[in-house]
Amino acid sequence: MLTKSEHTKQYILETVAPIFNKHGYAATSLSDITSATGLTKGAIYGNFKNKEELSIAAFKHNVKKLMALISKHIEKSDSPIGKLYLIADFYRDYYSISKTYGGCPVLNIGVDANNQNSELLEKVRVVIERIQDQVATIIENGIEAGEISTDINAMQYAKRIDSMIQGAVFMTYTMDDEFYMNDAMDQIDTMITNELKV
Amino acid sequence: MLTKSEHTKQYILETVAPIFNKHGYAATSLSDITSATGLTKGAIYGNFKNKEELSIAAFKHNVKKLMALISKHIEKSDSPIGKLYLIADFYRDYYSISKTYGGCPVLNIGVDANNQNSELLEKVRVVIERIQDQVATIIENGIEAGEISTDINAMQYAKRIDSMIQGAVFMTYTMDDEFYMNDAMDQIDTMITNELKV
DNA sequence: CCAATAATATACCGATTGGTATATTTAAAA
DNA sequence: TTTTAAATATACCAATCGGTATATTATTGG
Repeated sequence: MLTKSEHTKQYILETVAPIFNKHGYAATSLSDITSATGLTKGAIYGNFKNKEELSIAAFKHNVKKLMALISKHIEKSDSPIGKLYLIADFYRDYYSISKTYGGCPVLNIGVDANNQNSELLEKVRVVIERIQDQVATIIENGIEAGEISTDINAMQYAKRIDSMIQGAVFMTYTMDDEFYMNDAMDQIDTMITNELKV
Repeated sequence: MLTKSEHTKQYILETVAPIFNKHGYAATSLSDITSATGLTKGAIYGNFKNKEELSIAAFKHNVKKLMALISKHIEKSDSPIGKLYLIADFYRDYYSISKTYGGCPVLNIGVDANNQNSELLEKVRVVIERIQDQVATIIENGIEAGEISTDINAMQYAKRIDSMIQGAVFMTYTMDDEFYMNDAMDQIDTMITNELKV
């Protein structure tokens, strides 16, 4: 059973994570946090050391939630190549999904933390590396399974796919237009079919 | 001849534009501005209505400078297809170039303004549309000149190229790794050669 | 050189910032 | 039910926020 403060901590995180994601570290004030949660500074500082620690926890919270969704989504196929198609398929709905969490945490906090908060930036980098490692592993599994050409550089393609996705996320959010997301996923589908598949 | 205040206005813009670009609107304080310029609030508010107007002017200033550089770069070729290759060529050096201005204003202010400052966001959108129109026009000129296939959707490719570039800019900055930029430009080169060229 | 005006500096405003020490309340153990 | 400890609220801190009214200093036209 969770203690009272563990419940509060979870509640604070869930409430505050979208705010940090939307506004960034500096533009999220303690009063934003207290008014959104309905709690006082006493409750906030009783559960988190300071604003920075809270912002890091909030970022991790958002990433965890979104990673769980994509992980679950790609379980729908057992084959590596099927999982790759499912990644693209997942991101076709990413705009509406990620809006729930205040946007894409990697993009938002990545840009926000650059030149501002090196600790937060480091967390973003770790997440990006983890995502790319997972995609690269799927590609490598595909090579071992004979589904993907042996001359494919797994990490290169993982980075390329990641970069295309992030570009599409940025454009979709900034222009409020899902064309970018859908077009990029079409491109990735084509890439899987024409370049990766044996 | 420029008046004294016109000189000051230019000086303020040049000094402040990289700061707004790096830190965003909310995280740039008036004291950041006065200490960077060595001027007082009197001088700032004598030349700009308020912080928002200054941030918009700073964004436009950065965009103008960078657009001038790319415009000049693509003048090196007269043919539309040559200009397309030169766009990719320009962005290969974009990391070091844009660092001078505090990063990519479209990416930084686009993310910063979203959910924060609708006026600034609108300016970003206008810039993105202008960039895409210019690329689309080059592609259309290429079609008319018989260099590019007639069945190419110019605006679709302009958006696709833009999205890939923005993704590469984000990844390059966040990971401090130019691989993303170079790989994306390789991709765009390939795209021009294999898909656009007749 | 002087007067008018433009440009900048100074001093101040109320509001808000992140953070803390302490008081109060709530929950858990005996 | 009472005691103890955990959790939260309250009240406060100095510093800083964006902005403004006014004083001072430069500049320019006559």
